[in-house]
Amino acid sequence: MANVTIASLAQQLGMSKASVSYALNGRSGVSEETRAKVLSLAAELGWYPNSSARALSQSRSEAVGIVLLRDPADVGSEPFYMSVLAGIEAILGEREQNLMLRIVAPETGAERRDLGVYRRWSGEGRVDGVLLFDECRNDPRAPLLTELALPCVWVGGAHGATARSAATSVDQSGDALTVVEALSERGHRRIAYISGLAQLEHERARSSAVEKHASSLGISMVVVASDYTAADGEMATIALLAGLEPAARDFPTALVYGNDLMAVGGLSALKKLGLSVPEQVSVVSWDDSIMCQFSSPPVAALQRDIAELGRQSASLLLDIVQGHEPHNVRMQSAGLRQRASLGVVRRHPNQ
Amino acid sequence: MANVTIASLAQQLGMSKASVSYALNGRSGVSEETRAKVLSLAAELGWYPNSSARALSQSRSEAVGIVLLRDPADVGSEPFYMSVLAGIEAILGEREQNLMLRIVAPETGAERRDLGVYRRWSGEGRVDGVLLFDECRNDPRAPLLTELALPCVWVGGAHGATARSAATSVDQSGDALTVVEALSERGHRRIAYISGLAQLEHERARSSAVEKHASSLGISMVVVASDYTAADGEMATIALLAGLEPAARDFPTALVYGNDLMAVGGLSALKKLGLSVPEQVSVVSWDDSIMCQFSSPPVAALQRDIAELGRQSASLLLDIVQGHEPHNVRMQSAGLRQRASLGVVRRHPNQ
DNA sequence: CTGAAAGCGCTTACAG
DNA sequence: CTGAAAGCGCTTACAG
Repeated sequence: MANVTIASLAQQLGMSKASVSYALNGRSGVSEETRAKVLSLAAELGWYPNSSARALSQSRSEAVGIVLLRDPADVGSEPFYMSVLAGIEAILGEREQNLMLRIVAPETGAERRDLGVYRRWSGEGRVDGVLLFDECRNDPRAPLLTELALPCVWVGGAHGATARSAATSVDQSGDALTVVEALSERGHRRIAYISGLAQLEHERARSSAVEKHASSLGISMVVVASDYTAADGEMATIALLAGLEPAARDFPTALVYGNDLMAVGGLSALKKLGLSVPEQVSVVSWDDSIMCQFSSPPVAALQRDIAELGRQSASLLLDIVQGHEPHNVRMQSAGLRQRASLGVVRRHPNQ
Repeated sequence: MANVTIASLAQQLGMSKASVSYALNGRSGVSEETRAKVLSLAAELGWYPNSSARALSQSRSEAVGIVLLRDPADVGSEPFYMSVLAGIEAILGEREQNLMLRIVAPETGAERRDLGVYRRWSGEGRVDGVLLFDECRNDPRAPLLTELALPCVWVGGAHGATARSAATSVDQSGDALTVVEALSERGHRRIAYISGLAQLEHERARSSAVEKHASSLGISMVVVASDYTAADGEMATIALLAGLEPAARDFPTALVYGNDLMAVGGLSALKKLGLSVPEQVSVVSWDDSIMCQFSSPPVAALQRDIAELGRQSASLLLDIVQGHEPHNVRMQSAGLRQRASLGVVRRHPNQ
């Protein structure tokens, strides 16, 4: 009736708890014969190590944490998070680690509400490390996690490795080049980048990378800040193009969106503005997803391997937790998935 | 340097550990003066209860678990899961409980791989209860969780309450009626329901509810099984309509899809078949999401409150964990969000 | 190769 | 109202 524990196994086998523990953990100190007996009884009785007891004596929780600072109403519509979680989970599952997830709404104005969660998790010893998303300029999490000495990995971040932290950095420049070259080859000479939240490090990196490659290819560009939602992507697009004549020199013939949601919002805006895609405007998304595939027209997108980003990040974090020297990991740059939204510019007579 | 514990607080205050513990946990047995002193020092030193120690002595992990049995490659594209997780998290956060998440790919053929996770979590004492998704016919989790005596809630399930389990049941019949009436009012007399995975309990309930209401309103219907993916929703639609003449009597003038992904897949199929929406075929989705809003045309959908389903489920589970009598909770039926995909049937001369 | 013992940080009867 | 003690289930030096 009572739960099966190491003590109960030891008693039934007439041995000490220590020997049973050694046998169960595959450590030296017991004969192979003894070990086999222990393992067989444990399997028979369905023994599992009590995770709290083990965590208490080892100061290891065997769990890593993720705090998503995102409006719960929005988070459902962003394929990115679930995809990266799936990748993370694949590694954690393999290595018998667990994922602790928290979703908190961003406080309007006040201090970020996620910070308290890291503090608490660390204080409670509930996680061995955390995966960090959406690194921003002067991110308050960086000093906090250093103070807490909690291992962490900046997923897709630009942060340098420290004693207990590292980053999986995405090749923003390579990705930007892929996009800009594709546009250049198709005759685009003026483009717009509709970015996600401007305070995010990776958006700054992308904007400047797009700018750099565009200018070196003789393409002029404009950057507009949006917020990764479809609704705002739509509004930003309308604001950008309102009042511009498609035939004008400064009319952007291609719109590059920071994610799939803004891209579909953009398509909707273009429809309302009576602009045809790709005949008058081409559209490219930085993230691919089902939305890009099934929108009309389907949207060309960078084929970033989001699940792989999750896998690499989780793997890196577990290494740091286990005491390995932190080192940043660079993700490969992505190819472009061509779809109907990306077209060739027809030269205007006046050019 | 060392971590701040109850023992260290007691020492600094010159009191026993027991008194400190009572003070910290708001229990009787200490004077208010003592309590205030303890609390103030604890706050100053940043004390947090070690979760493992607390869990070990209380046999409570303060965490609930979710196992998603889903292909990791697909899970990112399903807004449903992230939305329900956000709702669940809102309650867990309020009540200082934690969420343990695992995503496992369905084994092809062999035993379901999620079962071992429940076994392990239970044996390790890692979670106090679990939330179950996608209840299917003769679900093997039901006997397993009873055997483990692990509290659980069937999210959107039809399962009856037992000693340690309950369900948040969705009013499938009410939802079906909403859809069917909307179609009936618009003159539809033959419809098709493209369902999700046929082995799921809630899909069986929906199909039969749609059938019941349709027949009582003099509408004939056909059910086609798909699998919740956009790709298969597209294929199923093509298979359903291939060879049918739009003017024929048995041509369904409305297609109802079991979720948003299949609905956008369906739109894509209709475009390929050269059928216009809503002039020739109306489309309705059982789940609403950004995809329905931004597809073209936008897709009418049931406005089910998925986050609320998550909130109710989490709340119910926590009640059961705390020893309350399990009782099923019925979710309200949803209204229909009218959008351009839902149109009126023009009577054919031959009818 | 094995056993007796201390310790991880908490909670909780039980005496005073 | 407070303190000394046992216990939750594990791990890990330390003796034998």
